[in-house]
Order: sequence, then C-alpha cells, then structure tokens
Amino acid sequence: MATRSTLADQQSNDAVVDLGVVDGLVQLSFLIQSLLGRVAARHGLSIIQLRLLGVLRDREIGMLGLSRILELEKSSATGLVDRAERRELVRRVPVVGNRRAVHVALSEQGQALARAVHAEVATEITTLTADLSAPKRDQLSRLATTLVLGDAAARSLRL
Amino acid sequence: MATRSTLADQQSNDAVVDLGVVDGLVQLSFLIQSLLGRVAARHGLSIIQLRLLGVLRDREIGMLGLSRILELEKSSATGLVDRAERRELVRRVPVVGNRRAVHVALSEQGQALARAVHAEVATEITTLTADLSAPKRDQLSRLATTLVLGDAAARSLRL
DNA sequence: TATTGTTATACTCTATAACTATA
DNA sequence: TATAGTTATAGAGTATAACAATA
Repeated sequence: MATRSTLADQQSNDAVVDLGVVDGLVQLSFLIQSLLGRVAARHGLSIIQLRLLGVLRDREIGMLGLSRILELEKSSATGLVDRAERRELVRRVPVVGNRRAVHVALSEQGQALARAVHAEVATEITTLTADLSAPKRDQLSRLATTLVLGDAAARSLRL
Repeated sequence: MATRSTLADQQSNDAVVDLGVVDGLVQLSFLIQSLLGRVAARHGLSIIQLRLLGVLRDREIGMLGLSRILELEKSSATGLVDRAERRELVRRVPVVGNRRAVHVALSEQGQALARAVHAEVATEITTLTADLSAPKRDQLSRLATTLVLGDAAARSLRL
C-alpha cells in the first residue's frame, strides 16, 4: 500500500510520510465529511439533508430515485423528505399522468440554501487545497474525477 | 473550479470531463464513505462504530479524547461506547492513579473485527484504484496525505 | 401482479442540560 | 473550582415489515 519513497518517483511532494492510498483516501474522506458537517451545522442541517439539497439542485425526482441515489431504504427517504418539507426546504409535487408517484423539488428557500451551502463548501475546499500548486490541484481534481466516474460506470454495469 | 482542459496541461488522464476539485473531492468522499458503509454493514456495524474500532486499533484512550477525535459530544461518546461494549467489541478499563478516568480498549473480539474490517477496506480500495497506473496511484496517495496532514497541522495550530 | 409510496415500530446516533465523583 | 464521565431527554436518521393505492 505505502509506496517506497525514492528520489526518482518522488516528483517533489512535500509530504515526508505517505499514508498510502488506502488510509490516505479513508482519512481524506473523513476530512471532507467533517468539513461538510461544519458547513451544514452552520445552517442547522445534517450531512444527509445537505446531500438532499445537493441532489435536488439540478433535478426533480421521485422518492424511489431519491432513495437509490442516497442509498437509503424508501421508508428512510420518506422520513428525510418529511423533515425537509416540514422546514419548507422541499415540496412534494404531484406527477401528471401517474397518480401514485410524487416528485420532490426544492422550494425557493431550499434553492437559496442549496446555493449558499454550495458556495461555502467551495470556499472551504479552496482553502483546504490552497497550498497545492495549480498543477497538483489539477492532478487531484482529475484523479478524483476518474475514480468517481469509474465507480459510477462499474456500478451501473454490475447492478 | 473546473479546469479548462488543454493539451498542454492534460498530462493524459482518461477523464474527459473534470468535476473540478470541489465537486471531485466531495463526490469522492461520498464514494469512500459508501464503500466503508458497505464493509461495515457486512459485519453489522455502522460507520461510526467502524471508526471507533479504527481509532482504538493503535491506542487506548479516554472518553474525552475519543470524543475529540470523533468530533462528538462526550455524552455521544458514552452512548457509542455503551453500545460497542454491549456487543463486547470494547471494554472500559480503569486508569491507575486517576479514579475518575476510564480508558476504552478493544476486546479480543474487537481486535479481530478491526483487523478483518481493515483488510476488507484495503481490498475494496485497491479494487477501486486498480485502473490507475502505479505512478498515478502514488500521486493520489501523496496528494491525499498532503491534505490530511496539512489539515491536521492547521487545526492543531488554530485550536 | 408489480410499482410507488407511506405507516408503524424499534433501534442507533446525536446534542443539550443536569448530574456525580474525583482532582 | 475544574475535570472526567454518566444520565435523562428529545429529536434525527435508519431499516424492516406491513400496508394502501395505482399501474
């Protein structure tokens, strides 16, 4: 896991120790989640509510689709949306032509909050990565993208 | 945030689109958390219980230290340890010379589970990153390490 | 019959406030 | 008084199972 550090492959990264890709990614994920948790808490939100706002930012979707994206049981999605609706962040809207389906959409308030939260997350992550050189930040961005898209592809094929 | 993709700075990464460092890191963190959640669920654990095992893997620690590391209120740590102790994964051990303090330590069973879980996580992340070339995997590892250690340093200074 | 969603129930996880006991 | 930890309470989040309504 951990890479033996040689001058040849070092390519100048300041880190003297290398956590390895396993612990590195795990710890990085907790770091980002902690950051998201802090931003969410500022607005009285949990991470899952933050995520709900993020998912609904660019689409309107049914309960079943929501539970698939958030990897929740549909009954959990019901409760999640109930609480968000109680706070007037989202609305259940009827679907024309299918009377048993509902779509969940952001309210005006929810849209504003989603925008604010996204901006704050962007600021914090920018700060977090501020010490990286531009090429390294781009490397990181591309590597993260590769993993995320690769996993999405693998998961669609297998399931 | 998103990087304009030019032939010059492309450095050959297969990703045609780049999520940008903000969305890339956020989505990557959810991907890793989802992976951790699947591994945890296999053993009837939650992510926080998984984390508890991970934290106690190489140290024995008091409730207050635990709550700082896990970013929980101390009362939340009490409940967490209560439930883990009920499942015989950890033990509260008295601290000699300080009768109001307790340390939390893994039981034999907890140690075995922590090892098993860590191995499974390693396997899954290895699979996840299997398509990366060795140099790219090393880049990723070093970049993750840089962010994690940098944040730890920044946070110790500020708090 | 299958699909979409909700309800009932029970448990985990979490925070706040108040408490005990020791330092 | 300050520190280490627990208890009481309330609410969010989650899963399982059973249900209702529509397709």
